Amino acid sequence: MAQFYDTLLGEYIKNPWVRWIWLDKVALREFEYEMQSYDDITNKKEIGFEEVEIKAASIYSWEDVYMTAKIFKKQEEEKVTENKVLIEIENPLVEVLKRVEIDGVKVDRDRLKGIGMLLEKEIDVLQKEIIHDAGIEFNISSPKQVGEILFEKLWLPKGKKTKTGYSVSADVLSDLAINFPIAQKIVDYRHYSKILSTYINGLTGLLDENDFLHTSYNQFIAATGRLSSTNPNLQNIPVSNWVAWEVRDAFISRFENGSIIAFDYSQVEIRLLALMSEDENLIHAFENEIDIHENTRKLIETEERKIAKAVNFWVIYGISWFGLSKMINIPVKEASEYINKFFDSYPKVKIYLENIIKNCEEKWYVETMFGRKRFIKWINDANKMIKKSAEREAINMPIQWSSADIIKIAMLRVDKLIKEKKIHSKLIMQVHDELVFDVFPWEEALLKKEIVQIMENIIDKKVVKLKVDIWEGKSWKETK
DNA sequence: TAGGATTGCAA
DNA sequence: TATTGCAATCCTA
Repeated sequence: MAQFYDTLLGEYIKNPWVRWIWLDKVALREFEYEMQSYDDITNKKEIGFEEVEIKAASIYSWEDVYMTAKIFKKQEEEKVTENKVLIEIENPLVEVLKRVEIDGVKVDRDRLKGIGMLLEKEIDVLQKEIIHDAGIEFNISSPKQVGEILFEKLWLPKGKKTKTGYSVSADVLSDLAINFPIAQKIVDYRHYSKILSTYINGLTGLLDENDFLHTSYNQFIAATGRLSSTNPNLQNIPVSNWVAWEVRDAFISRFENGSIIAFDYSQVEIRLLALMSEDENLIHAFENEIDIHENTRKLIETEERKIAKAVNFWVIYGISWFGLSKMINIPVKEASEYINKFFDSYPKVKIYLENIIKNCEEKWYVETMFGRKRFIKWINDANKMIKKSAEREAINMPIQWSSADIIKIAMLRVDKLIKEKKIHSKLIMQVHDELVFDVFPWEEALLKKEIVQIMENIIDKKVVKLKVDIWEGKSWKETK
């Protein structure tokens, strides 16, 4: 008997793509029972539960417990309670995530403040210049007004359109920036504003009294098995420019003389593809530590690494040819030629993918290496476009879900290690293929050895080894 | 005030 | 016809 079981996660295992798996929705769907909302029992007054009238409160509480029990019974009948992934991964992970959330991440509040002041100055200067260049006062944060100014007052050449008017995204503006400095200034203004509002003010507002951030990890949101993070979202902290670096530099150790160490799975999805397809050329590249994008670049006969990278990712993300061609700015025909060359280069990948689709057409579902199933009801659709999209989903699913499971298992084992060896260092973040630790002085060497050992050995197949890169420093800044 | 639309940040 | 997320901001309903 399991110690801990979560019916919500049970519903997620059944239907990871269904958004409505909250208790009241499931009660309605499965038992046609309409549960009372909190608004119902408070008559929409903003009061605490202790102030709710006792009878209403008891019925409300009874519903929660009773419906949960009913759902549990149903899951027992459906054998969801025997689902390996649920019992061995998702349920135990709850406890680990709880620990990570409560422990939090230490942030240098003054550092954030400093960057904020710097940004405010930059924004102020840019704002004045933009208004001056435009010759009229307007709100630069309003896409609508920016569009009107650029295309109806200054008559800049029009680019893409959106549902409601002109697109003024960074894409469009960057094209204009070559000839019109105001466009570049708006791009910069937006960039700095974004960092200031979301990452400086946003994060500062969520710091606790000891300057720690406590995110919430959501285990049942993403249709790909990944975690997501809210309040704040710690999985989209900027990384790729100087301002971003400054923000990451504010993520520091809670320990005196402590450090931050990040462990990154290196190209985990392509490695999984190699592993699952058993393609000799792909395996050979990994075995000999040949740069995989470089390998593909040579094989598909292009000069551009960018194209090779996109083609490699094509499989992982399930992008359409059209999407690929747009991503790297080449004609669809050319994109499809590259994909053909990709398949010629890695023949077993082609066979593997064809088999996934064939299997899915027969069984209506795909399965991952850890036994998760996903039903794909459009896989035999008569509409070609819908079928193609279903096929991409089928191809993509085993890779994405397996990689999500691998890091979840790693987290469970890391947690066990930390408890068993009474390690002071803490797991503080999970960013999809990366685990970040706040490391207690003198534990660096032990931790590096043990964590890499754990992460690289989640799966015992020997054809391709998982590889983990280590980054360490005084802050999160040095970890990329 | 709620929610859609746009934009942009990550893997 | 473009993978998965979250959030700030503007703006209409």
